[in-house]
Amino acid sequence: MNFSKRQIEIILAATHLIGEKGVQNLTTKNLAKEIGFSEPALYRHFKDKTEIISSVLVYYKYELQLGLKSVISNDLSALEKIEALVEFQFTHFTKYPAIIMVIFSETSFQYTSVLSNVVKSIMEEKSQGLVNIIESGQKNNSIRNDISAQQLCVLIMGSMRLTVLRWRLSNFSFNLVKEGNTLQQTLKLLLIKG
Amino acid sequence: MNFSKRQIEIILAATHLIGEKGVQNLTTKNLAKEIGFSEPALYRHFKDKTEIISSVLVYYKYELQLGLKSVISNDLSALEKIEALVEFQFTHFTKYPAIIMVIFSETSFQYTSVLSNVVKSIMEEKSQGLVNIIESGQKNNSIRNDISAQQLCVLIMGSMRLTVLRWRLSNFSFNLVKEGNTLQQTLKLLLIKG
DNA sequence: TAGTTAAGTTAGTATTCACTAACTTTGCCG
DNA sequence: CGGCAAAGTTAGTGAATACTAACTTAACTA
Repeated sequence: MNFSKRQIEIILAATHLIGEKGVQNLTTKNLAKEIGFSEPALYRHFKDKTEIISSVLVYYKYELQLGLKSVISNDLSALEKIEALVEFQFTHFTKYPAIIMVIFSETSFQYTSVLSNVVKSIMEEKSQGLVNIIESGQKNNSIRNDISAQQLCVLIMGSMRLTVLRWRLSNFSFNLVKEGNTLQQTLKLLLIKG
Repeated sequence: MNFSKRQIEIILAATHLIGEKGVQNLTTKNLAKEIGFSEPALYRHFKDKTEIISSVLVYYKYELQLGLKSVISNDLSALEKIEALVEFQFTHFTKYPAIIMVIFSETSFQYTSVLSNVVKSIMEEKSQGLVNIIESGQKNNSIRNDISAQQLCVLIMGSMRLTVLRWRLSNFSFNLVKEGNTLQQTLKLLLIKG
């Protein structure tokens, strides 16, 4: 939550390493080299490696929260909010591709409970926010009512995630923002009341 | 492709280990213990660990291919095929939950190119098959034409993946097949020509 | 100025990892 | 029966990993 300057430096370096070659690239040795000081110095700022990884997750949880809050202003309609949300995420990932590996590492943390709980809470918070937006759109009849907000949320988040994953696996070979715009058009057609 | 009896034993044991605690749980030590013989014996059947993992991937690639082929018979309509596909996947995962971690480990293999290529080809083949089904449905006007087959494919696969992931992260706490049926209803509503 | 503390250093440790060398057992085939 | 190859064993290796002990340095404060 309240990270020191040095802690944030370490978090950013860790993100960079994970983004480069996945979680298994985040070793204390690599991390120390990346920052430019010795391994033991890391332990002056974090208890252990698990605390480092969970800090990375928490850091981006708040980053994304802040970003989304500022993008989704209250004078927007539900559909516009969803549009803004998709747009923000995709430009954000394009700007900081290293974050993607952090976001997609949930399965890697499956059984170190401290970390998997952080991951779970990130996903839950995000989808709850989206569900709220959808529901408000359904109430004022701008979004279709024949499908539950929960299910529409699965469609939106699922297609976003898959698009980002494909971008990753293709080695960033296509324009994510452009692909995001196409997805936005698709989602709009799906969501509007026929 | 053509695995010996022992190789398949090893593949199944590896799957179990990955399913239990993720890819990082697949160590030669654990694998040997799981099968019941010594570590060096593994190397009588596989060149190295990478070959073991890639064999696991290839094995399930063909398993899924066979399963899907038998499920999607040719006298079905496009919508029925998609229905059968969703149904098959979700019951299959419920029966063999260990496979999920294998399927979701794509980011872990990102930078060991041999493995990431296998993963990529699995994803590509799958989505190409789905796109073909959708396109045939669009041709005979049973599936909406205002959204491209590619995009519809992203929606279907994305929402399926996300549903499975949530099931995983929730520690299998809900009924995946039931959730799959709900998703099927949703997809049907989305796909049919309004 | 003396004392304290935060933040860095070097050197090293125990553990785990994938993998190998060298030997033994087992089953088949002429 | 003899030979041989496939498939197992024990024992061990070097490399990497997360982390620690013990010491130094720099900055702040009483």
